Amino acid sequence: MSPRTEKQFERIRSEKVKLITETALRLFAMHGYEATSVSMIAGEAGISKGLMYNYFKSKEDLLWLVTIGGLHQFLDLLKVEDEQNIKRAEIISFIDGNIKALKENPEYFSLYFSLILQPKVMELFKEDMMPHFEQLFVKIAKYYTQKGEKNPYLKARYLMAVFDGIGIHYISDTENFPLDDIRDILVEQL
Amino acid sequence: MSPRTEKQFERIRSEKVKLITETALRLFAMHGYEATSVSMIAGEAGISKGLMYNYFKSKEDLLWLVTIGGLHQFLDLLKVEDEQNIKRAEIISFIDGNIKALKENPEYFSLYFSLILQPKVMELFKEDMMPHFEQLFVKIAKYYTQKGEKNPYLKARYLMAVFDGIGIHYISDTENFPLDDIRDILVEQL
Amino acid sequence: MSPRTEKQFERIRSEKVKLITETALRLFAMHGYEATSVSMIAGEAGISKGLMYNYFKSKEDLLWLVTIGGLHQFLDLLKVEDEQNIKRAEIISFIDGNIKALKENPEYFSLYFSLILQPKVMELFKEDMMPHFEQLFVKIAKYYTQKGEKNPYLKARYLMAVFDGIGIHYISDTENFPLDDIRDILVEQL
Amino acid sequence: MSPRTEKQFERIRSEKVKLITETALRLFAMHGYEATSVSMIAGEAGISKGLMYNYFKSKEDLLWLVTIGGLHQFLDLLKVEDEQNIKRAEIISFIDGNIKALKENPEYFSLYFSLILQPKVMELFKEDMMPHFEQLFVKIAKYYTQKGEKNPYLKARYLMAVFDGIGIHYISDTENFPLDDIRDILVEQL
DNA sequence: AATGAATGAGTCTTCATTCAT
DNA sequence: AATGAATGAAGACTCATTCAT
Repeated sequence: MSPRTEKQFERIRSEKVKLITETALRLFAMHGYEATSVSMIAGEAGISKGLMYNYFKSKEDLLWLVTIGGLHQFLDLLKVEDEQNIKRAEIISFIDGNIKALKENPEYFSLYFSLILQPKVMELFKEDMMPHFEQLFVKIAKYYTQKGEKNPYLKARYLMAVFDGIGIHYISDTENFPLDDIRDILVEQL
Repeated sequence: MSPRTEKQFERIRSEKVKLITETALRLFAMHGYEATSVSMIAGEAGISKGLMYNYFKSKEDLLWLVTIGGLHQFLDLLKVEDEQNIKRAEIISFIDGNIKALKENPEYFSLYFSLILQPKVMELFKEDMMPHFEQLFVKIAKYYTQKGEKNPYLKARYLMAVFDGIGIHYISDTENFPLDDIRDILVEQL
Repeated sequence: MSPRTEKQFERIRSEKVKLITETALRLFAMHGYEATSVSMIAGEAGISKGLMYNYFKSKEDLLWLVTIGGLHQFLDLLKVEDEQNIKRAEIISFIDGNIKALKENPEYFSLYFSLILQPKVMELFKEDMMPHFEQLFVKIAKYYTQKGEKNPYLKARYLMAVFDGIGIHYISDTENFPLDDIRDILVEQL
Repeated sequence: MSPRTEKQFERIRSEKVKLITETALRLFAMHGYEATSVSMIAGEAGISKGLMYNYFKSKEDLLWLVTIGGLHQFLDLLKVEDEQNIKRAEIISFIDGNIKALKENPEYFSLYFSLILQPKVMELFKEDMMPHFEQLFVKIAKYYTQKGEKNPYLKARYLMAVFDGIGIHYISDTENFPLDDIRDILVEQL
């Protein structure tokens, strides 16, 4: 019998990685990183504990992949055509993109928020995340500047804080939170 | 040596409880609940591990006391004289009270936020906390109603979300966050 | 009831340390360091695995104590009164001291020899041990120099090698090895 | 492609076995038996983990082959023409043969010595090795007898112990150990 | 009220070995 | 002959909790 082909192995691997990261994300979000054991993830994913380490070199590595790996897809929703002339529509599109992401991946955001608040965990991630946030912040501030806002940096900070506040409340009470209406209030302020 | 009076015992107890809960809060906030061991708390508080269990029946019990116990002091900042006529100054005073609390106890809020975001933990605490939040929410909504706001409940939800957003950002970046200026933006919206 | 006194705790501790190190030495020597698990040591000593870590911060720490801790008592058997005039009797006394130690602690030497040959383990210890050996070597070389030996350093190296060879053979076949007679051959060469 | 002949298969097999045992020896000697994983050996040899088990039925089996298999080539260096008249040159040739082997295969000897010193391992190997050593010992004793030595068995034991001592010291400090000069001292004693 | 020795279940991780292909 | 995914047992270590004193 001939051995499995390269391609077969690759498919197995990518399917398993997906299975594991998705399971991990769900459990991390539900119980927190520390309270989620590797055994739990393995059990939930229906594989052996040992196999986990065929795909991730450590629990921390898995956390990194689940969080940072996932982060990038949300962070770059703010696309601007011309840095010198950031349009209102672009900011709105960024907001709506995020709201859509929030609706589609509440678990991810739940994890993200709970992690951001554990200082020791944050240490690990700060380095990776900060530049993205920085960039985002600068663009929004620039928008307010162009709009003639008196204190653009302050407004930008406020907007981002509000954003996270909304995220948290939506996550904490998904069924009742009037996300779309709140979104309108937010947009009015731009 | 005369035997200590009932009262002296009581004082020793309450002082120790205070010492322990304060130490625990600090460490929980710094390292997270799971990553903080009972030994660490005992060591930091300068007492023995065994003695801890004289005051708290379990680590979880301690967490409960630290969080819920602490919560009450912040939740009742919104004092209104006449429910039928809530004044703007009262809401502002509530906001300022919270901002003051945030500045004075960033650790507490850090712990509080990180807990509130873990669904499993939330389940445990929801029952206790919800009534307080409910009450708060109702009062603010009433204020907006009196003000003739078109959608008072929405505005109340928005305000509370913004509040938490600000809290999180302040905690995450205490040194740079312009808390007082942001407070002014918030007040303008009332 | 009053808590145990300082002294009582101290006695418990020192007895346990002795029990553990002696058990560990025996098992390390019998199976080698890597092949001896902490569970084995705990089981053999009749205590729980967890308790081991009350006394040693790691398995490696335990190894260190067992080996280096024990080493010092053997290394300093070569006492010389006057460095400028090392007497034959002093060297003989050193040899006899070592032979006595070998007879009384075959396990220790067994461990010592098996460790010295595991490069990765050795790395850990080289630093600590080398100075002692160096010192020993220098004294013996000096003795040969004073005796007018043509090549004192070579003779010193030879003597030390022979010494270890004898040690190994004695350990490997304790019952049959004619240690005392071999000792005489050695002494003749001085 | 014509099917490979029986002979070609045979050659592939024996080449692979050689590759694996040599790699294993190197790694066992470098890190110790326990600390060397089958994966490491496979990786270093450039073959898959699974294939290893095509050639060796277990890791222990591999160790056996590496040590005992390798031992035989060194043990029979003492060739004598006439048992009744063992010549000094023959003993010297044996010594030189061993010294040459030591220089060429320090790794092998390192592994060998570290194993021989673990009683549990020794038990396993004793049976196989003892006859060879016995034989060696008898010949050397006979030589000393013919030389008129008073205590030939003692001298033989001494010689063999010295031999191993030199081996160990050479292995432990290959760069600095004056092997050739020491060899001369040894020969003088014959 | 107070101590810290002691336990045992649980944590992350490694690894020899097996198996489907 | 060859691959590497998969397993399960074991390893070192941690920690909430109990207990004798």
